[in-house]
Amino acid sequence: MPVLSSPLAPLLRKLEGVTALTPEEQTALLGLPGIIRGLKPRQDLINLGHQPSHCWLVVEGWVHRYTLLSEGRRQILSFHMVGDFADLPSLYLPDLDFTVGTITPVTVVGIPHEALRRLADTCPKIGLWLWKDALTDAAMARKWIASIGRRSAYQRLAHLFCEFYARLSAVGLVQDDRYRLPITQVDLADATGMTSVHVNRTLKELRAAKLIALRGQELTILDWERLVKVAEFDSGYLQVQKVATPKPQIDESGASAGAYA
Amino acid sequence: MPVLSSPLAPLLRKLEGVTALTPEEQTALLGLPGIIRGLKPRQDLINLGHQPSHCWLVVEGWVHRYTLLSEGRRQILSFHMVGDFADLPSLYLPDLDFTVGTITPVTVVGIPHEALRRLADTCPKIGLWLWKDALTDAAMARKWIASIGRRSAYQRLAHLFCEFYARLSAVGLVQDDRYRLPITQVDLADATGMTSVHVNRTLKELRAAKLIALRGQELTILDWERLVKVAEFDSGYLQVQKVATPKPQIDESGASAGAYA
DNA sequence: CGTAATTTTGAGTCGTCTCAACTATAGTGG
DNA sequence: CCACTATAGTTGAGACGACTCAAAATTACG
Repeated sequence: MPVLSSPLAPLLRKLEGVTALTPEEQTALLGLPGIIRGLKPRQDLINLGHQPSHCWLVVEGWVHRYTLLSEGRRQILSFHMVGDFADLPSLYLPDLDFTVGTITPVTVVGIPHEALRRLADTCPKIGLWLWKDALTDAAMARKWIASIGRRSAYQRLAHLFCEFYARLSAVGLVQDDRYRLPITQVDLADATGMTSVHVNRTLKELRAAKLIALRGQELTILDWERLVKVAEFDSGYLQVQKVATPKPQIDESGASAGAYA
Repeated sequence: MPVLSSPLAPLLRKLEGVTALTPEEQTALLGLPGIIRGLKPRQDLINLGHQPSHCWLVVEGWVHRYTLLSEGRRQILSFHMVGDFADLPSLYLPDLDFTVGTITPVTVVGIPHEALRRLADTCPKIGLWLWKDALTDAAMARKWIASIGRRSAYQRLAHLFCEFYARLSAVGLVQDDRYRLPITQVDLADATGMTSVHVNRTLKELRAAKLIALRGQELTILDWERLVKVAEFDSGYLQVQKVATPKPQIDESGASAGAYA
């Protein structure tokens, strides 16, 4: 299965979750040129203001977008995992309004803008999907605005965990209502507009309420129904269908295929 | 000048601020079918969850996107004025994650999705511009996240006034560092994630600091430099070039042209 | 096994909220 | 045109959520 061992496999899989692709379209997609990069945790991938020439697709690990304000204040703007473009806006906007950094060790593929644009033009289905992906990204940002603006700390964290659950489900990264949450409480704080101290206390409340369990980097949803209610979560905006059962693991550790270095 | 009296004139003007259009492209754009609607203040234009078949372009007045949470909490997600699409996401996303409502009396043009999509496909320049518009919209949302998440109430309002200034400048709605701000303090509160009471007190501080003047619905920037510094505002993300001098008013009150009812 | 990073807890403070009243402004009909 | 009413803005006082500072406990890591 050389196709599935391509670094673009996550992209293909995500796309096929939404539309069926013809063999030609699949080939075109997997034929995209690109460079693979491995990054250590807590490294910047793209710097603010830079004019990237590639779009970076996350193949493995977590990355996040953030901005820095004065006095060391940081605001995380989004998290991205397998199959997400970290900087799709760069495809059509000259300069970025955020920085992209890794959370965990990460594998990304850089796809040249021209190649991606050409594919979008050539293959309407993929062009349309890119549009949708960008718009979904914006919808998530809106949810964050509502969260930070009008939800309590308790609700905010609940909502974030719901979002993670839904998104990770869609890429098969949830098993038995449990997923790996590789971010620190400082990250949670900078994502939700709170203090790490207060995140800590609020997590304690969420645990006490038996909504979640969180040990090490493993988060377990103990009561999805109630968590959703607390968070006022509605997954509609994510444009994903929940993948309930974990997928059998596909070996991707083999040699990469195609034009990859 | 029948072209400028078309309800699509604001769109054309906005587009031409970014790229030069050939006469054919201009004709294609102004030839878009559409329905004009006039709305009273505080009316909903598109309801959450609905599946609109048109994209609504603001011709005159202010509209806003918002969501409602439990207990009557409201979060405003964005404001839109002349030349903005209020619901561009609906063009490619089946259902909307927000409600669009008017602030002032408003004139909008509804452009059928098929027609707009066809134009985007036919005319790459316009297709590209739509992309950019959607991405800029998302960039604004990110700025709001950073604002609400990490800026003080004082900074948040300052930032919002900077954003309005830059955006209204670009469409010629700023004169002598002064613009019409037709929103209430409750709106400001729901946009910035605060309370109208606290908005009131913070406005007082901004006035006391001689950064702005705000009487009735007219906002005057008294010290742009300092306001920008306070807000940590950087207009880059808006993708607009500041229009310093007010444009001569173009008469648009005449009969509408083209396929409009 | 030692060191750094992260999480957890305590105590006091501050920003923002709540509740409540009062004032000003704008719109409406007699 | 003015009284009437609704809406928006302003102010006060007390309460609460979230912050700050600081230190201890725990976990991860080389």
